[in-house]
Amino acid sequence: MIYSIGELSKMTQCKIPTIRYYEGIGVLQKAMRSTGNQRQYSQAHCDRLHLICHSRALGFSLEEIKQLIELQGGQFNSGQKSHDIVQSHLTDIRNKITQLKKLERELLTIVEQCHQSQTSDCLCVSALK
Amino acid sequence: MIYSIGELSKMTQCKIPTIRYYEGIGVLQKAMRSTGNQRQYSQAHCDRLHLICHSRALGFSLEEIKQLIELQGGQFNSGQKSHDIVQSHLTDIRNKITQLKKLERELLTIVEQCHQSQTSDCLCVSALK
DNA sequence: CTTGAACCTCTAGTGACTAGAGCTTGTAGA
DNA sequence: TCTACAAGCTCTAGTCACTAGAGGTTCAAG
Repeated sequence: MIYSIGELSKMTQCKIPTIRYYEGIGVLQKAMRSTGNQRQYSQAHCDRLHLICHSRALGFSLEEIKQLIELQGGQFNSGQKSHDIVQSHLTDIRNKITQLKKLERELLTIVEQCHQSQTSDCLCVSALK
Repeated sequence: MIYSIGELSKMTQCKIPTIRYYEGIGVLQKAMRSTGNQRQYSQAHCDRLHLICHSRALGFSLEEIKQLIELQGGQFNSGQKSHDIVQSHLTDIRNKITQLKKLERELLTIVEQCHQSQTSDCLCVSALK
């Protein structure tokens, strides 16, 4: 099967300009072209794009995704390296959660102080100082 | 007291180019200038910059911070509006935490599958598909 | 053969900075 | 007073991951 960019876009939920962008930076393989210069995609392109979109949704950067894909192609110790990338990403996410929970507590304090002061002027902004 | 940009930078932990950038986009008041065109800051600048840095650390965008500062200066119902901005930011943060926890679970699954397969080739990348 | 949807390339904009070039000013010591 | 050199200045361009728009071409249906 051969797909147009519009069909690929529908199948992957990835926007058309984004697909072209991914090709431009080399994270997605170059598409074949029709006689009229329009892009043509194979199932391999579709699989790769799914992997990219899913990884992006998991918060990986395009640079990390590129590495992951390259490592997958190689043979020497690639499993360990991929594993490290995923593991360190997991650590990042956990740190972010911790950080956000701190922010949540701080903002909650601000909002609560705000409710207590019955004046029309809330002290949110002063509290931020 | 009058401060140079370097002194202000040290006091606030905000990098020099960032201070100039904040002035450029109008979130920090314009600095006075010495005869030799170098920036001079007052305590008011310092207070404002502290507010900006703290708010950024809490995850507010510069646009939100701008609004917050403008509302603080105004009088009509500004308390309510500031409050709304802070409240909606709090909601955003909670959504982000939920989202990240989902990612954490998914990545954890991937890493665990990886540990179980005893082959040298880890399946992280395939798992991402 | 015509119409209109889908495609093409290229440039520029987003947010929040950061880096670098190339120049000027301020300050401390001789 | 002179000399270093640290610190400051402006301006442009780059980062990431797209998105928007202009202006042109190709494809498919009627």
